[in-house]
Amino acid sequence: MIFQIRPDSPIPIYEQIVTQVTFGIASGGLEPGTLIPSVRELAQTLLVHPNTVARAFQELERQGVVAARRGRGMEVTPEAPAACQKLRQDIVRGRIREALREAASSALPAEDVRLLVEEELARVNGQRRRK
Amino acid sequence: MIFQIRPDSPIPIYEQIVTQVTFGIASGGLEPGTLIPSVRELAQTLLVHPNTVARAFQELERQGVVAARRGRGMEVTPEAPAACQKLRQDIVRGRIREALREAASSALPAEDVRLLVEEELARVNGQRRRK
Amino acid sequence: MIFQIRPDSPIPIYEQIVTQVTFGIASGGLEPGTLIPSVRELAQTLLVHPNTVARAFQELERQGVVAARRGRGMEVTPEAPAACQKLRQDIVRGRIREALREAASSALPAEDVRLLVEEELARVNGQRRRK
Amino acid sequence: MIFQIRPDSPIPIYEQIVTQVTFGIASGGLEPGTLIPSVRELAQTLLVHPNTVARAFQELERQGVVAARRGRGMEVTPEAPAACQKLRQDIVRGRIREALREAASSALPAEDVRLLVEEELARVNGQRRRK
DNA sequence: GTGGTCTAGACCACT
DNA sequence: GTGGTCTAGACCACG
Repeated sequence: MIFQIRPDSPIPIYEQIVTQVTFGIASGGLEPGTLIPSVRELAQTLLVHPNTVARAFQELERQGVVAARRGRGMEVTPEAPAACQKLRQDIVRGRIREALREAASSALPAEDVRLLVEEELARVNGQRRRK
Repeated sequence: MIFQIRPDSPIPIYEQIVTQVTFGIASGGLEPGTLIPSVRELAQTLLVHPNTVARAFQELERQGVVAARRGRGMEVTPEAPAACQKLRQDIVRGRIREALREAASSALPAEDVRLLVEEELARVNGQRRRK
Repeated sequence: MIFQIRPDSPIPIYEQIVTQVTFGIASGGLEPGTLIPSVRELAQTLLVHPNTVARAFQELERQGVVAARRGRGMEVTPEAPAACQKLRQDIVRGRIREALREAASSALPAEDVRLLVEEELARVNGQRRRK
Repeated sequence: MIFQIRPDSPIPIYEQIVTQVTFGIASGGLEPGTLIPSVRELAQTLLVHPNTVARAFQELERQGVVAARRGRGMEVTPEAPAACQKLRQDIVRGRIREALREAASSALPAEDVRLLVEEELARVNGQRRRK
């Protein structure tokens, strides 16, 4: 898993970690039983304060997608993939919904909104291919 | 102009006011030379503290879309409509872009993303018609 | 007397009127016994709210440089020229002092400050001749 | 950095803080990468309310000379010194220009103005040495 | 009536 | 600890 942390995003770092782990599990990149990196290790690779990583893990544990294995570390739970796939869809849908709701409230003509959406959709897919 | 404030949104209230006024000017609801509602008046209708409205107005003034007329109120500037139309498009596009970027990073298949977008687009347009 | 009102200056309009009248008297443009324009008249020529002119006159009266003459208007007092010349020097000196004090606190090298002063002095004198 | 706040100046306190920080960066007293004093700390030393300091910092952030580091404080940006040096000169020049413009409009003879300027220049430099 | 500034103090999220 | 937002209410200058 490669994490992309954007420290200056308005989205808190711990939350970025949470969603990226969630996405990682949902897409099968992290399988049940896998030990995820330790707080210290991840903090070092992401250049982030350990407390921040710890908070993200705490949140993930609360959601039941990872569980502490005494003396070994934190492990992806068996129920995680199903849960994360649902979470992922909820998160993505929620963000899209919010964006489009705002677009509607802006009184921009519907066709203009659609145009913007198509442009950005193409843009994102273009980047995806390039990667 | 009808303003919709959501006090529990993660977006600060003063910022919501800023974008709504911007949208109002962009859509022609507020014309140059018009005095926008006074701080106290708007505070009362939105049920927020006058300071919060004042902060939004300061931001709008800084952007040059309204100008304080001492002792009278705040006036929409002549350049405001053009600026706000550009701002509106930037804001809406930015939010859509962020949502789709996250969708892409979620490793959701592109067709699933498009499906979600279509669903939400239909949903929003439905609401619009119903109003 | 020609008044230059700058409505968007940070200096209040009524104060602009006060200092301009003061300067007018100091320079001999307005002599003792002269009737100054009525509130209404001046408000109209300056495109300013009558209240604002009234407040300026009130201030001038308080300073004793003009006095109400029942049924006729407001008149420049005999003591005014001397007082205004002193006032004028105090005002100008005060402003210069403030500007230079700030320059000093900025840690700009003294020679740079002097250079700026010379440039602006030349600039102002240039404009003066052109008028 | 030593800040001098004059609570009774017509210039708002938050603005005094902004210009003093700007001057501090321009003169090299605050270097890029440095954390500036925290809101609470500065509020305590200046004997003003934290909100007032926060407002100044927001303004500085908007100008791009400092950047918030979440949970740590506010950092001087790499571009700040150049920007602040330009700002400083603009501020000082602007104030001098205003003072001299008023002097010119006062119809004080040019030589009298120059005399005042020299007196005040000497005065300020005298104080500077004494410090 | 208008906007602008300031103090006061609460609450929150982040590190 | 850090900054950010908000409510509350005072006071001021201006028109």
